[in-house]
Amino acid sequence: MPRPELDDLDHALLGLLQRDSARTLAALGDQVGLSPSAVQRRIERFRETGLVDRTVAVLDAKRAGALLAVCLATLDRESRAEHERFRAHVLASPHVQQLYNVTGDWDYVVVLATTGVEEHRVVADAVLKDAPNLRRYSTMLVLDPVRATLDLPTRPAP
Amino acid sequence: MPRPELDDLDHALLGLLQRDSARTLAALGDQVGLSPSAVQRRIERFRETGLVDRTVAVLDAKRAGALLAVCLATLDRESRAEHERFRAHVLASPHVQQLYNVTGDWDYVVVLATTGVEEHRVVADAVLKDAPNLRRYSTMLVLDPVRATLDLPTRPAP
DNA sequence: TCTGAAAGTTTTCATCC
DNA sequence: GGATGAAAACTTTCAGA
Repeated sequence: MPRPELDDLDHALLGLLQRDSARTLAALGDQVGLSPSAVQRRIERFRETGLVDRTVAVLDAKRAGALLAVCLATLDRESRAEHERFRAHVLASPHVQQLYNVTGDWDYVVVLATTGVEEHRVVADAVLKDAPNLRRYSTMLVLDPVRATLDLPTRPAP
Repeated sequence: MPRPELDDLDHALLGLLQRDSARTLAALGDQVGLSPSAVQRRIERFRETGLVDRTVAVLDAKRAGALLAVCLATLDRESRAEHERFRAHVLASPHVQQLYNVTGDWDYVVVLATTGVEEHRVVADAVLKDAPNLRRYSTMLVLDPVRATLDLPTRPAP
């Protein structure tokens, strides 16, 4: 899949879509100065190339009564196969909201989403304590999810 | 805003909407066993109560060429006002994708999204190095965003 | 009060310019 | 990139449980 060339209008549209994708093609067109059909064609290209992966509803964590936890984990052996084994184990849980392989003292950042402390215990034990090839891990409970988005910049800020 | 009572169908709908909100009301209705209008009314209630905060397009971080970084930060003074000052400073940057106040040795987890290492340097300096009342911070660059969602459970897993 | 069905309106999609 | 007609979806209204 070739990397699509993005112009100013594409960047503007991607910014709008990341903040609110429920707008109509006409409304988006008004914002960036394009006809609805032109907007539609660009969005379709975003999806075809995989740049836009999906469209989702974002719940309010507080109203949903959810408990988030940011966990840090380091593996014992560092081989490719061991990493794969660890990832497969962690990804098997639907409570794993985010999983990042990172640089530094820790190998992975794992964000867990549960319905409360009781469930967190059970899930954290299953996902991390029982994980294969784990050397050590640490858990930080989220007291306040001040901001939670998946927004990405598509070009350097001016 | 009173907490809405959610039944099994609501939980099912919320799960579907968090994974893919681009489906039609008819398709959603087929999945859970409701008419399109009934589905619509429930979704409208989700929005009115604020349980569903917004609908967004999720970009593929690799294809977007984005660089993520997970930073940990600890404040110097722990007063409410100092927390507010720190948060306001951090939230002012659009590159702050996520910000969590957490328990443990660190006060905050900050996820930064930039277009590459050059921009990351600039942004990390502006957001964290120059942050008011910061005692210390640490940065982990994301080598691989294995999973990135905002999915939340709405009820305990069986 | 909530659900389901039907009519009216808007949006989206495909084709052509 | 824009414009048009056709198809689909959404919104509103109303009747029934």
